[in-house]
Amino acid sequence: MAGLLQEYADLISITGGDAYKARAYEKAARAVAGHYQDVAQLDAKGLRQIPNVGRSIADKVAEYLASGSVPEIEELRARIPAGVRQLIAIPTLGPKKANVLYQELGISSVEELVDAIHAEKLRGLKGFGTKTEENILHGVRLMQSAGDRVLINVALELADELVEELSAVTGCVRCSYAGSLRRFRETIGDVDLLAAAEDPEPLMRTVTELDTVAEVIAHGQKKTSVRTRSGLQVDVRVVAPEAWGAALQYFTGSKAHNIRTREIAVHQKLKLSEYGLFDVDSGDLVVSQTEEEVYRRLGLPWIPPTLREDRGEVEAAQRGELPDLLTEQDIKGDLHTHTDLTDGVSTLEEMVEAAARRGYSYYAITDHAPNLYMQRMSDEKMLAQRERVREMDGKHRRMRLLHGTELNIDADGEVDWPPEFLAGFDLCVASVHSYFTLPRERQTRRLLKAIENPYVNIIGHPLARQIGRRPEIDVDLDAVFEACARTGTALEVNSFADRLDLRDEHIMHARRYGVKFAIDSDSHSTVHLGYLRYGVGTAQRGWLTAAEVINTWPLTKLRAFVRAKRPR
DNA sequence: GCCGTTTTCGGCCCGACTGTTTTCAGTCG
Repeated sequence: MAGLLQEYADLISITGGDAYKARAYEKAARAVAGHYQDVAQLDAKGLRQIPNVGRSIADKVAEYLASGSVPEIEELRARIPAGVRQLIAIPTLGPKKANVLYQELGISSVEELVDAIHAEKLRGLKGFGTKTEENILHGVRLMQSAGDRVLINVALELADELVEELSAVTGCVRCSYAGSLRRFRETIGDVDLLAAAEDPEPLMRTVTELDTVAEVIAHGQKKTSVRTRSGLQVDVRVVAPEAWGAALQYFTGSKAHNIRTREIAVHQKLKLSEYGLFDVDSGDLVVSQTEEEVYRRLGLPWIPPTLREDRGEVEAAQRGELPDLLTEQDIKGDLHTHTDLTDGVSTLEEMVEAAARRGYSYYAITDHAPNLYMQRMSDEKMLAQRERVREMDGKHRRMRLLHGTELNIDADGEVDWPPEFLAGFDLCVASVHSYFTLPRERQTRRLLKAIENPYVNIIGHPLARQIGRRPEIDVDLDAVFEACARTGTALEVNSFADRLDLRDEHIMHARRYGVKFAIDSDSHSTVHLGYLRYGVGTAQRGWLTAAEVINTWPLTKLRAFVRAKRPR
């Protein structure tokens, strides 16, 4: 539903419609996406209860739910090819330029645009210079660096649904996702599902009949590949129940990890395949039922999927030195969240309620500070929010509330408020929201300045990337990690699926300096609180243990961490 | 198109940067 509203907003912008109308649809899209109820279960009246959804949008949503289409949207779709809308996904290219390209040159796909630039067809077009061409080509390269891969949340939500549907099929003994999804890679090329059944036929047939299937790529007895309507490929493999462990190990990968484990097998005169671990001489099956058995027979402890990248996990396993990875259950609270006081869509009360339901023992509200001008924060508003937080604190017996803020690191590393004001917060996150392209030396100096600030406890989304849209900022990572370890400043693992920042390699790098981390959701809505699973997955890929993550600590220890950095 | 009221219209996120332009439009956060 949110996607449809956003599409309509884009189409309004591209066709030069009322900018405020477009913005109204964008706001509604965000509100719907972040709404705590299942929108499909609401009638027009219920829909109007959602903030920023009025009569007109509620009616359109209701109509869509009833009939599957909305005439106004269909009309704009007929005028603007879908490819034109893809153009505005290119960084630096917005609706106005996209419309010029379509109207003047008939360009309606990213591919056509790139061709047109190379053929110099944009020359002489008003508002398009050589630098614009360069920027567009650079933007396209950025987008394509993610390839045809999708963000992990998109793949995982689909996989969860499919696993549920397939598990219900008669004869299905087990079903699970495998592949890069099970390893929690940040982007996913295709969804690999594994099922166990004596008779694979009902499962294979069901796969081809799923609602979401747009195309059947391959359909066999043991394996079926389909493409969903959203364009994602799903491979489903069925094995006999007794081969479950070996198959899951095989299909989880990574390829490099599997090569290592098969080598180990070979050295022991064994052969490892998706059907089991076999004795080479006799051909007899040794083990196959569980992953644990397979690893154990190879002389290894079970290796968590998030480590299976051949990045030292096999050696660590052989030495008995695998890290005791943190899990979502270790997280005692979220330390970076927003409310509708700034750009969130849920109220303070809703956020706190939702956090309490997750069983947290503490929870920090960290709305944006004033220097991010679009958020219109003020000292008064922040202090008034603090009053409310203090009043609410204690109403949830098992969850304490912390009042913090997300500061804005300016080009010189300064933050929004003077020390006297910062001292009033329970903790502060500080993040880069601008000046992404400073030269390395200045970028590093800027970040170090913020890290040295005695009131900055967490650096939020430290490298400020957005997957497929914006590259990481260029900084001296060693200098940053050293400073964080020395000053007692945590680095965030931001759990938003298009950020996942720090990412796995940098986490591995940083922890060698003894850096502490905070795994936060950066929630702008109650539904975002659950995104924490992506941050936890990323943290596991970075080999993090609970001891290194400040929001697994008891509150007293967390408070001591904040206090230790502040002047006495 | 939504919202709030100084209610049935008028304001809506503000500022900066970039590139293309001669004074500003488009894009972004």
